[in-house]
This record gives sequence, structure tokens and C-alpha cells, in this order.
Amino acid sequence: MRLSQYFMPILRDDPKEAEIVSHRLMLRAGMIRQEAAGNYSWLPTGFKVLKKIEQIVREEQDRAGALEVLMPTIQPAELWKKSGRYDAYGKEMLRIKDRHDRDMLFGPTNEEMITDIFRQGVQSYKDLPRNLYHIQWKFRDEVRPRFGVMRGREFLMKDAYSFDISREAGQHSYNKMFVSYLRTFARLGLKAVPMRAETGPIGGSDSHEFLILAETGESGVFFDGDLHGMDWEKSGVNYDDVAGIAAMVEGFTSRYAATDEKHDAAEFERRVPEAKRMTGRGIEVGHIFFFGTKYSEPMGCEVQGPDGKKLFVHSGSYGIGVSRLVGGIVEASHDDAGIIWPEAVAPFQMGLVNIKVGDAAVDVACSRIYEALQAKGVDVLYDDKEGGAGGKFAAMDLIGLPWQVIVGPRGLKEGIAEVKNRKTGARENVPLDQVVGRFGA
RNA sequence: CGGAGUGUAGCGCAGUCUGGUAGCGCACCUGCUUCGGGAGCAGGGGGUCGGAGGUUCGAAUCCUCUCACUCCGACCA
Repeated sequence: MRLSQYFMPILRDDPKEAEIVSHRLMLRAGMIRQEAAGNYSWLPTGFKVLKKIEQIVREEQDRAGALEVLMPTIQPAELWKKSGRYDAYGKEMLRIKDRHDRDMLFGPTNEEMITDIFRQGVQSYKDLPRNLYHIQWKFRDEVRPRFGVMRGREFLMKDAYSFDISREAGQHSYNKMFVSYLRTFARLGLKAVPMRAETGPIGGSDSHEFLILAETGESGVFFDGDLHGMDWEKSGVNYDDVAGIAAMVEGFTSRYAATDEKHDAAEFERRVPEAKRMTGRGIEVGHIFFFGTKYSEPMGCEVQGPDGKKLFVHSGSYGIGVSRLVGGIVEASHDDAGIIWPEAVAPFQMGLVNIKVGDAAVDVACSRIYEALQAKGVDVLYDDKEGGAGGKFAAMDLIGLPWQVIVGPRGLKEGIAEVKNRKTGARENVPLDQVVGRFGA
């Protein structure tokens, strides 16, 4: 993409409404624009990052055997009246009336709807287990939205729902999601620590939340340092290996990890040696629940078992805050100059900086590199706009692409370009004809 | 929902107390000189001062009502 043809409205000054770093940097980098409190438009670079995260989440859900569906944002109130949550959910649910004066709502979550879908489609235990998920916009009318996309009212969420014949079978479904979450966050370039959690308004018995560490996190976290050193992205995981998956989960859950809400200082000190006690702040990016028959009973979701008797299915739900992750990653990965994107989610793989637009030799050298990279399938942002070098460097650092290739008249005389790593700041002079070879698959 | 604030150009702000031609910096446009970490000179465009009523010869400024947004708290993916 040529910057001269792109839409990326960079702000030089900090917008005053943005208090935390991710909100500030996302606004400055031209990724998002606020439309109302907790409600954002996603501009091209922000949207690209959002889509990349979404795709990684999708791939890991699919790998774990979950099946993608898509449910509507607007739901009939009837379903919620049946589960008893229509009155229980409170003002956070945005209630709407349609032209026929029927009660509708903008879905804050989908347990009722998916349970209804599943009930209609499955009658036999032979059709279990199943896990259905979708990636859809939700709306929760928070009293006080804040922190940009980290705590908006409208947000993109992946939510999966498992259906099993028994508590024991359901445990495996839960464990599979647990492991898939570890893999997902690792692929995103994050270390997310699973912690015991409150079940909150979703309800249920077993629950873990996944938090990424960031100074600005909303929760205090206390955990065993061993969790940080563990292998987060197991390659070749076999999701059909019930015992193996359970052992992996056990490896995590057996170690102490809790948010301040659940923290027990005495237990922490008893179970974790002083040298390994880690504390800090975290941002919740995923939450998994096992709630048994909490929804299947009121929703009448039964299947016929091998003995001919009807059984309520056991279910769980599994959320990942996809749009929240965009802000979360920025919180976890930035410096004074701007964002530092992990390669897997960067809006472009690299930036090509033409330091002197209008200088024929520089223009030609940049065009050649740009076209060769494009031909190779490298997603590159080419800054071909007129302007001073300083401003270009600052903008490139701000938007945080993992690599920068800088071409100017000075280096060109020596036949070299400068390749800079955004994260480490390391610069290297690379002969022009070798630049393209550095990037791509 | 309690408390505290803020609404003036795309962004950041001054002007409001004490009513009298709507300003500054950045950004933007034109030209020239520049050009390796946010350049200089010259010229230029851009505003229903959040909205509605009211007071007044005259309102960004005073009064009333209203809307929006931000921050702290309680609540949350």
C-alpha cells in the first residue's frame, strides 16, 4: 500500500480524552475513531489488526474442533424471558422495540440463542459432543465505558458453546478450549496467564479467565512464576487425547494464579516459594465457564441417551474479547515512541520509507523494492509522501510495524538501505539488492 | 448511578470572571529554499463558539433548560 493513497489520519498531539496508552496510541495512529462513548469506528489499519486477530482466534477454534456459525446481533426477548435472564440482566442489556412493538434486544451474549439452536438440531446423544462458536459484535450498555476499545459498549467477541452428554465429557470440552486459548494467545504474541475466576452473571461452576500482563491492567494478579516459563504454544497438540489434554490443563491449574478478587494471600505464601511469587496487573482477554445444565434445563435442551431416557445437555461457554485484544496488545507492547506490533497481528509486515521523495534515484530504488516485495506477497506500507525525514520516522515508529526499510540519498550512494527492527531498535545496512530477500515467506 | 470536570477550526488550547471585529500552536493549501529523527520564509483556506430559549442596542462571555463527552467510585469480555 502506498501511503499517498491510504487513509491513516495520524495525530501529532495526544487527544485529551484518551487517558491510557493503548487508547492514546490507537487514536494517534489513526486506527480508530470514537463515535459515542464506548463505540468506535475501525479505520483501515485498526481494522486490519482486528481482522488478523480474529483470524488467528478462528484458526485455533477450528483446530480444537469447534464449528463456526453466525448468530444475529439483534435477538428476540422471548428467549431471554424463557431463561429468566431478561429481568436478571439489568440495564446493561440494550432493549429495543421493533415496529410491531415486540421486545427485542442487542445481544450481550448468546447462551440462550445457541442453546435454542442446538436443541432444535440435535435429539440424540450420538450427536454429542459439539462445540459451536461465532465471532460477532456484542453490546453491553456499561455504566461507564472507558479505556478505548478495551472497555467499550460495542465490542467484537468470539464466543463458543460446548454441548456434552455428561459432566465428565463436558470437562474435556472445557479442557480443549483451555488449551486452545493458550495456543491462541501465544500465536498473538502474548503470554496470557489462566486464573481461577468468578463466574459472574453467566453463572456456573468451573471458570478461568486469561489475563495478559500490563501495567495498566484492571485487575491485580498474583501467580506462580513457573507459569511464565511454561511452554505456551505446544505444537502438534492432540485434542482427542483426553488424558493428555487434561494433564496439560492440570499443569497450569495446579499452580497458584488468581486475580485480586479471588486472591488468598495465605494460600499464595504457602504454595508458592517467595522467589517465584509474581504480582502485577493484568487485562482479561478470555474467560471460560462450565455451567452444566444451567441453560439446558430452562431452555428444555435435552437429548435421548443410550438407554432411551432424556438427558439435559451439559454446556460451557468460552469467550475471547477480540476487539479488546487490539487494545490489550498495545498495552502489553509499546514504548515511548509508539506501538510495537507482534508480527502476527501487525497491520503491515513492514514499512518502506522514502526519505527524499522527488529525488529520482531514491524514488526509483524505492519503487523497485516496493514492487518486488509486493510481487513476493509481502504486505508493505510504502511511505511515498513528501515530507521531512523526522516526521516520517516518528510516524513509522508510532504505527509500530515490525520492520522499517529506510532508503535515502546518503545510503543510496553506497548502494545500501537501512533495515530497522522496531522492537529492538537495531539498524543494519543492507545492500539494496538484498533487501527484498530479507522479507517474505 | 453518586462525585468532579470539559464542550470555541481536523488535533491541542486561550478568550468567559469584567458583554463590544473569534484568536494562538500544530495540521492543511500555494510558492520558494530545505531534507538521515517532528525545517525556514512568504502567502492562504477553514468556525451556526455543543443545542434551545431568555436578558441586552449588542452574547463565546450573563440567566434558564437541555445534550454530549471525559475523569474518580460501584459494575464488567
